[in-house]
Amino acid sequence: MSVVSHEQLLNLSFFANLAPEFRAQLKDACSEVQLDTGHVLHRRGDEGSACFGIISGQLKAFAHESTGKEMTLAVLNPGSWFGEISLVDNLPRTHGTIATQPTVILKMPKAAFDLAISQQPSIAMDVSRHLCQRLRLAFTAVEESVLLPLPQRLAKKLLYILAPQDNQQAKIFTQISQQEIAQMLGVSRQSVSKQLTQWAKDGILELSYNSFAILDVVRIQALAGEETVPR
Amino acid sequence: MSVVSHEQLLNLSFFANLAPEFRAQLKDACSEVQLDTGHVLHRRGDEGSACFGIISGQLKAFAHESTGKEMTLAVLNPGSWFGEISLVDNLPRTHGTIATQPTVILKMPKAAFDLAISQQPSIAMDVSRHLCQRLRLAFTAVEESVLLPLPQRLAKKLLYILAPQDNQQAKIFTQISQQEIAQMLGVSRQSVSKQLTQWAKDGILELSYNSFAILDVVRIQALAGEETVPR
DNA sequence: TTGAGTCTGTCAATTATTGGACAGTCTTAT
DNA sequence: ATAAGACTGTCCAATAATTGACAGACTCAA
Repeated sequence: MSVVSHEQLLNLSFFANLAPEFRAQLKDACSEVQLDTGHVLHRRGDEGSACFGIISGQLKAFAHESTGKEMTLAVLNPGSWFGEISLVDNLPRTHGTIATQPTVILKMPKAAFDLAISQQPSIAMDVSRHLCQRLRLAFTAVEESVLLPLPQRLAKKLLYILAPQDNQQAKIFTQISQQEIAQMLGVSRQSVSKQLTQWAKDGILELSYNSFAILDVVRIQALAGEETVPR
Repeated sequence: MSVVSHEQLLNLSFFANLAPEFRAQLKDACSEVQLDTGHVLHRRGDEGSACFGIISGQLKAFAHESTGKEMTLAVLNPGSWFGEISLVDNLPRTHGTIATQPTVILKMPKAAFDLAISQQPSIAMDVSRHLCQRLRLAFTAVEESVLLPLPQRLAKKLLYILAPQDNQQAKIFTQISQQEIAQMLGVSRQSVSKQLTQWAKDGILELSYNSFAILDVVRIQALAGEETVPR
């Protein structure tokens, strides 16, 4: 799912069940926006005047700390919608988002979002379901960060990073830096490097510049342990 | 807010805007349930067949780990509703809940919840707002646990624990064990004890058996630092 | 092709946190 | 009144994780 059309996007997540007569109108209210790598779409605390669907490219949601430490909350790929929380509760953005590649998004203004829901109130239930999915992920993150040791969290994250891959190749490579992985977990790069190279020595992983591959999925799954919050 | 009536409860959170003609019916579908201290209302993974509002007493939401480590996700007081996530997405319970005191709850069966929403679909939007509130709290928890050092998280938690107090007494006492605080943060009891006694020596807190009081709110606020996710 | 910038592996020193242990204090139920 | 159980402060040894540093490998653009 490397590029998604406007139509596909509007069929995903909260507007999957929108009636056709409202859909055209909604589509017209949306506009395409191009983002260069490194472009900050919005920051924590900004007013939320729209939500966004990703057509191509990638963004990540991040949080700063006063100390300068930064954390990556989520990596957002084509087909996902985000930014709807502020539209629902009219409060400021919870996170910043930044394009990690040249990216094209579909921007849905708050007015269009609100109109669609008032036209077909059943959509609000789909929004709720979407929010529940987020909540379960957030709960997982809270517990894992607190209850699980780093190696286990790291194993889970590697599996998570590779999960969105559509085709199971013999070897599943992914382009990502160890720095990036460390920021997702909120730990130091060195800690990640140490564990990954250990696993590489054990023959579980293969590491190279800016990428890794899992050689022994079963062993990584064992290291990751079971699910925490049910999904 | 130590005891809440059925009527008050149904006026809170997601059903605040429910039309009177549906309200009576909803109320009739609910039933009161008494829980002894230590009673487990449900566990993670259970099917979710109802949601609950607290009339009096207290429950806490918890998560286990295979290692035996346990974490307290939230403390639920009279007036709050919980357990609605499984009703919205039809997936298993995300957490267990247990009564920490003799407690009375109002049980709303899934059928009644679903009926109310189908009768007045605009309620779904109120559910969404409720879920957003949860999400913001969950985001805060994720970030704080990862980005902030223990003393700062502890300071925040102390303020949070005392926040629900209605009246600002000269001294605000709260009944809670250090073990309990430790489990909320996911750290060891000893670490909490060490920091608290240090603050007590500094004249910021007053500690006694099973309770604490903040003597110098301003200093604790300074130690806690700023907000993370906007609310 | 060269240089700037990024990514990786590694090390040592330091700090934070855990977990076990234990004595003393407090509470509650019998 | 007493015993059982819970809570607290403290100490110590062991472990985990951070920070700073640096050299070598890799990439990309000028």
